[in-house]
Amino acid sequence: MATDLKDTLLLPKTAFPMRADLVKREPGRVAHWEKLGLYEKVQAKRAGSLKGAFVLHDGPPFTNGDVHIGTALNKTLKDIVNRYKSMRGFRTPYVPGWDCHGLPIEQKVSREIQEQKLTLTTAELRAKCDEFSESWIAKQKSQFKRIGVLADWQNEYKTKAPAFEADILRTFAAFVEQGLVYRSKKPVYWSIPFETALAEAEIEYKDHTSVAIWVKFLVPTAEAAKFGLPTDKPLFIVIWTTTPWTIPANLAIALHPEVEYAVADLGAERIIVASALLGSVASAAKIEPQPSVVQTVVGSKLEKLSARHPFIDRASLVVLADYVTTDSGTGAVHTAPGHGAEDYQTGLKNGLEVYCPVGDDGKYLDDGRVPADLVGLTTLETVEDLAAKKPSPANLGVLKKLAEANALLAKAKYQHSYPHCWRSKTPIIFRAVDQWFVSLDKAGHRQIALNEITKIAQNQGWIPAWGEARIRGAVESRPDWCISRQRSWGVPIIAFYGPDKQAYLDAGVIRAVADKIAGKGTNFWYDSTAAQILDGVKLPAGWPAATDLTCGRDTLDVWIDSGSTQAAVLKRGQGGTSWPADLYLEGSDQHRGWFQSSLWNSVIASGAAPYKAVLTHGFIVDKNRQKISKSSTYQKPQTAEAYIAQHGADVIRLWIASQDFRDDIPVDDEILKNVGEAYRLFRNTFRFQLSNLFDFDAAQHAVPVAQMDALDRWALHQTATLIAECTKAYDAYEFHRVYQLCNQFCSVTLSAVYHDILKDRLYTLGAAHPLRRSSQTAIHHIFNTLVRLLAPFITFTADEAWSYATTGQEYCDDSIHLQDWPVAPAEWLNPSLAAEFGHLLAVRTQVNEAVEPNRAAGKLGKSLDACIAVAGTATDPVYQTLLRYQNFLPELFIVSKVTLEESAVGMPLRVGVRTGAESGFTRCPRCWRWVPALEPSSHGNVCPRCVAALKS
RNA sequence: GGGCUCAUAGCUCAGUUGGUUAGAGCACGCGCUUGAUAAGCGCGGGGUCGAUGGUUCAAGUCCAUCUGGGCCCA
Repeated sequence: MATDLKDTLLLPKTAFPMRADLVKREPGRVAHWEKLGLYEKVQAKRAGSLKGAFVLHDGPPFTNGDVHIGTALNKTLKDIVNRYKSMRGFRTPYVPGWDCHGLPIEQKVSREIQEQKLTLTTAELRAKCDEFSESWIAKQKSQFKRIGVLADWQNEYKTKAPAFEADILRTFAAFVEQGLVYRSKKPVYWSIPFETALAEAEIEYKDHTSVAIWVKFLVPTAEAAKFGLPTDKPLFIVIWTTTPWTIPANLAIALHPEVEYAVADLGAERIIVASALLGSVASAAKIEPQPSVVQTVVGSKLEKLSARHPFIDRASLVVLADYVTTDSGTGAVHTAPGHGAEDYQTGLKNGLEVYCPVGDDGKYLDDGRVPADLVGLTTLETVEDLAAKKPSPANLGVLKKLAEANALLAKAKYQHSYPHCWRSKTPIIFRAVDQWFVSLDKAGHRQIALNEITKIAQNQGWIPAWGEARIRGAVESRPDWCISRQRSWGVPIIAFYGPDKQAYLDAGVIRAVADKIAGKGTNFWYDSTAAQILDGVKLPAGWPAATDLTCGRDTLDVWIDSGSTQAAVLKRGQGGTSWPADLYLEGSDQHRGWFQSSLWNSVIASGAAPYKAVLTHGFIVDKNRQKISKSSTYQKPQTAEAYIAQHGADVIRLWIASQDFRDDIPVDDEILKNVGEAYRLFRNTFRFQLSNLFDFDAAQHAVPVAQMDALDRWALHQTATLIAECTKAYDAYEFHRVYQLCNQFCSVTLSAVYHDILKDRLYTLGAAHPLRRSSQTAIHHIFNTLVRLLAPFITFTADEAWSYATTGQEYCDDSIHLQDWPVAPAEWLNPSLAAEFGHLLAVRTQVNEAVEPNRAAGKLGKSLDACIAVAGTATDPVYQTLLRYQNFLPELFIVSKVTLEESAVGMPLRVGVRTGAESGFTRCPRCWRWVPALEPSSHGNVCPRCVAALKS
């Protein structure tokens, strides 16, 4: 009998599975979308959009490994934006890119080659790098697709593609044309055995025993007098260094502006060192007793004092620098702008020459300035020297010169960590070599860039707003841009060298060569002679004959590559894009990186910023908000694949959406577990709705809003509000708000209230009962709203649910991602009804609270077993609302009966509970409500309402 | 060391121009249901709003300092 009755109910039915099985099922949908040409379909659908295009320009990931979870985060955010904008009606061309050139790839390939003991030409090495990069492009592409990224993979851009490389060179030509490119020296790490510049990553720090020396620099009497220093005895500033070989390149002595310096008396002479270090200097020089201090002076007072080099006839200028410390040494820092990064900066600031008297082979040059007895001595310490702890010939030579000049106050062995060449294992030297620079101020580009930053800010284009300060700081403080690298895997700088080693650079020539490279690729540069390269190119006046030229071997800084994407992709309208982009979206490290390089390139070449808005996200951290690399608990690989394999792409995407990504983004099992719960909530919500629409055809059964039941109209009002709030949040890129809003909507508005109340109607009324059809209409609308609101996040599940909703099948051609953003008809909004429901739901909470003790006491189980009496005062608006909705209250509270009683003025609303049995009622075996009496039906005795339902 | 930035329940997030006992979802605990069932419902516990000091009749909200994270520099 009971099962028989159950069969008369309209219980939910759907093929949409409760279990997501994302890991297993998602790849099928990726393949389905691919087969469908979903990206192209989406583009075609918006082709003639009145709203126009929304161009999100993709920052290219580096192609040297699996997609990291952080990269997946970035790409997913972009995908969410694109899918949202597309549903809003924008055409959203999305051309993905790959950053291919650069040291990490070259280094990895070089190491492999070295392990295999191969010797390759530059062109061969470059071919291997190309292959390496290409293999990762293929892998990353499938990994991006796996996480649901929809993109124009047919039109992807690669910075290593010949056409792209040609555009990089054309950008470079624009720099040259404007006269911004100049040649100057800059210190680099230098491997003497390989006669090559090294990158930070090619350096290994090892213990090294150096010779530390304390060197006296004479302060001429006239200078002493000028700076108010005592003149009655010879006076010296004492510096300290662990690289004696750099003394011939000394041009300055740096003091800290705020540190106090002492003029100390040694008897026959006086020295100047930081007061705090006088004791340690004296003990190093074995001076006893402690020298007396004649005078003290703060560093800033000695600026521009002109001391003398100990053995070369020239000045060594006192300059000021904040990095000077009194931790060790003398507080007076030997400064050789050609041999140190800080020295170089200080040199630039003070107009010093970037002087480097050391050649490619590590030997002192005969430049007419290096003393004859030092010329030819090498700064190299061979592996054998290192084993014997023997200083380099250059170091020994300098020590001798200093001793002869009586300038060596003291010397000592000094053990410290020192950079070594990873291949030759010998200490590197820091050495200035010729580089190409771009002047950022010569033609006022810095000011233009800053103005563009301001303009973007005025349009609220920096998101979050503090991005403006970051990029402004980077642009303001950026020195002239050093664009040359002594590398192989990059775009060659199209410069030629004459027999006299003079460099020749010309915009027209670069463009002509770029045209050739567009067809032949940059290996052309490495495979050919200058004469071949310049064949047919008209050389500018004053150039030597092509046959007398050789090709430069420097490559362009990879930031020129990436900064050129806006020109190579957007300016060319690749894949339907356009310049400037509506949005750049990258991690906040790119304010100084890609956002800046793109801005400079674009400002120099086109006079304006390449983007209208720049959105940034933070970095992934662990549960303790520490960067993951620091985390000891996270040893598992941080690849997107690993995460997807465990949770599925939709859960990972939902996690990304759930986080306020402007800040750091924590990830750990608990967080993902929570997101998994939310995912299930969304999925079950879809499933409940779908399953209760099994016999509903909107075209046939939909009820006009005006005729809908109050509860359903309330639900539509809530839905309209949800649309408005979610849309606002999406527009502000605050996806986590959408997540929270939808989460609460599903769990509270729907699950705990609306859906729970609806079950009785949907299951027990006749199929075509107006109330049931009213509710189904609402559910239909709500589903269609919710599935769209969530489609950008859980792309797979939304498409799946949509497919079941529209076709009853797992897959369909008219994907959710081809649908429009939901718009709530004006009639959905019903604030007065919402206010009334505010009252009703507050009482509902009170009812629940009152029912609970009865449940605990075992008097009843489900709320339907209860009959409720509510007592309120006639003047109470809440009570008045109850009166208006009296007939609806049992349904709303999910109880069997509600009686209203008027109580005395001033009394709070009270709720009384009795069980159905206590009320003398009988339980209907079909709908489980307690009613005064049952009536006979085809299926035995049931309540009158069920009798009617069974007849229908 | 410098620039920018973040800090509210176990987790993810709300908290309008400073104004009643700081909210939500999840998680947790205790029940109910078995007609969304590897589901659903109800009730409940839980926060000195990073710390300290200040402004104010009133501070999570304003100011200062500090602590601890993050990104970028040095």
